[in-house]
Amino acid sequence: MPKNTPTDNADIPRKRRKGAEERQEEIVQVAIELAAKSGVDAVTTQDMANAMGLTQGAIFRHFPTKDEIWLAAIRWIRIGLLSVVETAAARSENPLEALENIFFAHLSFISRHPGFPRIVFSDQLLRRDTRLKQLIQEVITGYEGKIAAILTQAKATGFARPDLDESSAATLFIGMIQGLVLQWNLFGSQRALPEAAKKVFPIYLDGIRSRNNEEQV
Amino acid sequence: MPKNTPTDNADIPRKRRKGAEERQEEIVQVAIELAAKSGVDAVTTQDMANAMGLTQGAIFRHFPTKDEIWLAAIRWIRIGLLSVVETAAARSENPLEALENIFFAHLSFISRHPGFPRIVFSDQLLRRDTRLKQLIQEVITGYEGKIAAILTQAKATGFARPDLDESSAATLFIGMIQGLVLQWNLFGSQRALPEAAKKVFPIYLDGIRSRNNEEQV
DNA sequence: ATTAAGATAGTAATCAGTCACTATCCTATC
DNA sequence: GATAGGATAGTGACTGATTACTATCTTAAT
Repeated sequence: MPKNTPTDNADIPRKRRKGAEERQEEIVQVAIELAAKSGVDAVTTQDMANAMGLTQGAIFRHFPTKDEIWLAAIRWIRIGLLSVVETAAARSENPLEALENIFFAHLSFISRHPGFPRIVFSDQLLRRDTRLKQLIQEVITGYEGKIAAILTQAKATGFARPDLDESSAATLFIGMIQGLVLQWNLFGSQRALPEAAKKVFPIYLDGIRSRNNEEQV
Repeated sequence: MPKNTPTDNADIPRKRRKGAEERQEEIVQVAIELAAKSGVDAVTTQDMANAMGLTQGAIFRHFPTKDEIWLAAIRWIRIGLLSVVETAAARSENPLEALENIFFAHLSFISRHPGFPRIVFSDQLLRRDTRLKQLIQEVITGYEGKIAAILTQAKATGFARPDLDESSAATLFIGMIQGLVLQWNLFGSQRALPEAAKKVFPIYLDGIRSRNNEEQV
């Protein structure tokens, strides 16, 4: 591999200086992108610098620590995920439709940002900094709580089985996403994520749906 | 931290030498144990040596490469997993009961060897050596195939819905396990793995079960 | 006495983080 | 409007720690 100079990446303007805020945002984006390829721990600050035509030392003008970059990345992901979930829930007419919309919106978000599951579901970050672990816990429990709340609503309106354990059903919901992402990682992009998702979701739906009103979507 | 000498671990006999085969087995076991704590990449050969009262260099008398240790670990896990699945399937009277027995046997296997999901579901190993990726693919596709086969059987005998997509249902089955393991990792051991599993499985079961014979277990 | 397991002491590579300095941008002053 | 000068993004060379892996010597076990 040739030595990486700032001019290697033609798409990056030759020597444009950027404001601190803009650069921080850019570093976080690049970190998430790179994490998609080979996992969190494989991304070095040198990799990030190369990807944006900077020297490695410059990274540390914007972040005191590499872990701080991951913290910012998770915060960025959380905001994006929350917004995706909210808009998907908003355009739904009943709780089950909300679940379905959230599910596919979430997977679409993942396929646009493949680094997301690598970072949030990463074992590595969970064991490192306490703040990292705490933030990841927050993101997942928040998401799970949202799903569980919708399930409670579904129970109350008779769409879901009355004896359903919402928390367990939310765990299965997240597991369904993890399972699909695993398949996706294993077999490359040959199996499209949304295609596989379309066939898995009905099974989940039959697991939580009430048996009285089958004719409902 | 004091310098680690072979005599640090009191439970290890002071200077007993072991045969090569016995040591290889021990290294693999120690590697799996350590991977449970902090993920695959966090385990160094020095860690392994410390855990068994050896010097780091001694590891490389038994394995030419660290990746070779992970290969051996995955092979060991595969054998254990296959045996667990086989015996669980054997003592079952119908396909759905087989799925249930496999599910709980698998989770019990995981709680006995917490390193298993960390290694097999690890993103990191998937991107490293081609042989590692290939072996992991083999393990997962083999497992998924086994589940799918049982589901086909369940369809044929009328236990499962006739329109069920076995491959997708198998993906959801694996996802269910991943979801439970994630919860387990997030909240430590406060949430017992089997307890949570008992509440999630019925939901999955209702997703695949045929609606005609509800009275069947 | 032979042999193989282990000890000791390395090597080269890689990593996050530091630091003195430079290039570029912004703006107050003329 | 031109420009001097302060502020700061970025450079390049560095450090110390850690890593997988190796060469050579020691010693336990048969």
